Amino acid sequence: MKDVAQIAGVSVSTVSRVINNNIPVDKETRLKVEEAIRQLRYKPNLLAKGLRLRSGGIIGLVVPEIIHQTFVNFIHYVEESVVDSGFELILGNTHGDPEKEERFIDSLIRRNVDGIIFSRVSDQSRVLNILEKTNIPIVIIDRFLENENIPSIVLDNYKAGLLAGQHLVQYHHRKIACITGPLNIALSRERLKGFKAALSEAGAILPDDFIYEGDFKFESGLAAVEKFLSDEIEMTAIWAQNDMMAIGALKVLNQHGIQVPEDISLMGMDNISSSEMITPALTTITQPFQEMCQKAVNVIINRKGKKELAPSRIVLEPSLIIRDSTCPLLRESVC
Amino acid sequence: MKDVAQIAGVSVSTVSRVINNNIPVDKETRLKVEEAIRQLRYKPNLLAKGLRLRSGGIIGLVVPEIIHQTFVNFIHYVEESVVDSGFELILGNTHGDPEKEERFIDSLIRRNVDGIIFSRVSDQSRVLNILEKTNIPIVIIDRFLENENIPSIVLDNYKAGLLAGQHLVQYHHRKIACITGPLNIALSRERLKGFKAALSEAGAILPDDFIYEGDFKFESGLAAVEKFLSDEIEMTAIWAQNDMMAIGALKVLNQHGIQVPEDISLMGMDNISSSEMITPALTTITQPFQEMCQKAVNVIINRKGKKELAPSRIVLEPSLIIRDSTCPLLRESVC
DNA sequence: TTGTAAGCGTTATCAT
DNA sequence: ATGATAACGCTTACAA
Repeated sequence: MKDVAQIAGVSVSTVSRVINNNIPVDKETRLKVEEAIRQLRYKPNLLAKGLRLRSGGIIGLVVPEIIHQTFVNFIHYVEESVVDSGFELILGNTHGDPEKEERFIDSLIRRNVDGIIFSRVSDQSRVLNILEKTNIPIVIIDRFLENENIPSIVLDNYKAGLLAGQHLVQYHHRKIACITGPLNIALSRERLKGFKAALSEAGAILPDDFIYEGDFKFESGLAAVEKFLSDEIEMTAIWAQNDMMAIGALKVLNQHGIQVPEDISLMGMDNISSSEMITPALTTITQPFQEMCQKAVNVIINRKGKKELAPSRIVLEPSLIIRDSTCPLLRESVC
Repeated sequence: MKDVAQIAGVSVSTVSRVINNNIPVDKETRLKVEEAIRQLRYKPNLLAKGLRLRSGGIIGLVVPEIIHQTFVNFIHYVEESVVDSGFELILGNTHGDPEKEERFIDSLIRRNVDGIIFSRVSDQSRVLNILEKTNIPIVIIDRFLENENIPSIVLDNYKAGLLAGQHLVQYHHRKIACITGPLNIALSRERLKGFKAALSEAGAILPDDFIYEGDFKFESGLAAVEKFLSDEIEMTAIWAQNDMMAIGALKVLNQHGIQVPEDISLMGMDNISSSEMITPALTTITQPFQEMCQKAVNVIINRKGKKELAPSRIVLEPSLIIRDSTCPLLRESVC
């Protein structure tokens, strides 16, 4: 920068003004400076700028896992929004470990990040307390926090369950099994609640042995159906609370020669890419990932500078995608 | 830092020495300083450090795409290695656009990054030239560059083709179709070359109409089989150069009532997670992603500081995973 | 409109 | 072993 100033025959402050062009600079001097910049291939250093401005030009994204479609979606769309807003993205994988969470957050703070987006903070983590002391904008995505006054972006999971239930009920199913996520996670409970509501609205009930508590992984989809079958549960449809488990369920149904959707209708949730690639393509519930991520970044950018955080909870809507894995239940059981 | 020094009754330089503990400090002073640090909850600022040291503590990862299993693997394992080595990861998605590549690289440079890992630079990009002028360690992953003396980590794609071919040949297949990636990409050509070599070793040939040039996407798997079938190609096996296309192929085969593997054996490559979830589980070729990423980070760390880059090409080996989608071809055509 | 100079928070050199 | 100080490269009062 000094060199640029020298060559252009001006002072460094003028160079700075040209670069940031927030303060009026004479046209001619500007041209001289720009020429010098080109000539020297000068690139302003971002660390120096960040140090001075107390703003690193960086947004941190914290995920508990990377190889998992949901988080891949977050990474993808958050990166997009972050870059669109002129920042860069630092990515950290915590493996759900509070200690790693803390270490990562710590270094983000020390980098003067402009904001932090968390997806699924672990409950035991102290990071939120740590962060409340700083005034770094922060937003939680995809995770409902009871008592925190921290902005968050969540899906209406009750609605998701409702949509799933309504779809199956509308197809005349009454004996429906459900494979849930871990029930100590609020989102699984919400989905289940909505699902039950849809059934009971149609006069159907969901007995306990029609519910299998999975963990959102493929294997628990397998296990769920094994269990249903060995218990001789008579069901005409299954809803798995995510596609991964639905795909597991499908695998076991196939193995037992049970046709989907002819014998049993099956639906999932998330609309992961495999869900439309498998046969039959999966009926599913989709989440507005892109919108969630954009809002998350916006919350951060809007809150920048403002001392007081206006804690907000933005709730977004899921929607139904009907494909080939569900079909109306007929007397003749023909699709 | 000044505050810490004040409270501990020492100078800032001493505080610095305590923190970095590279230079001997009296035990007692050290304790005093550490106490002061705790008391003030002092966290050294990484931007200032990076500015001073010309080393941002950051490694950049450049990918052309995020929602794609291969790059998800890279992101996952690179993040892991980067963090293990005490750095942080900045992630940039270029969408294969040379201009975005350039912008991203530019800001990495301006952040004094300690290294850059590229997966699949676009050929037209000028970034490599730009980077050659700096002495930022850089390594290319998963992409063979002809004339560059830049370190790279690649898979032995010829070997991958060979393995695929040998497996099918060993199962007595002779009429085998192949769905390739874009043939303007070296890696697709290498795979094809290896594949052909395996076939011809067994006295089989691969006629041109048994080859379909895809683009590694699901849809091109669909299109390929449609083409084969409408051309009435008589094949007993298909190799798709990645799992995505194999899954597409499977879908169309299913739609036409063709059983895999009873009627046609099918194999893919990459070992993406869906490949073992679908029915039948896909026989595939797997890449040592974790090792590739670790090596990439190591190359960067080893090269740091050294002026002269020792251009290296590290070649890693693929391996075969036999699952349910391929079976030996028998006279009776029973599996 | 432009220049001067202080300061952002470190580390490294040089004395002591 | 420790302290004073310059420097890293930028922005921004303040002065001119």
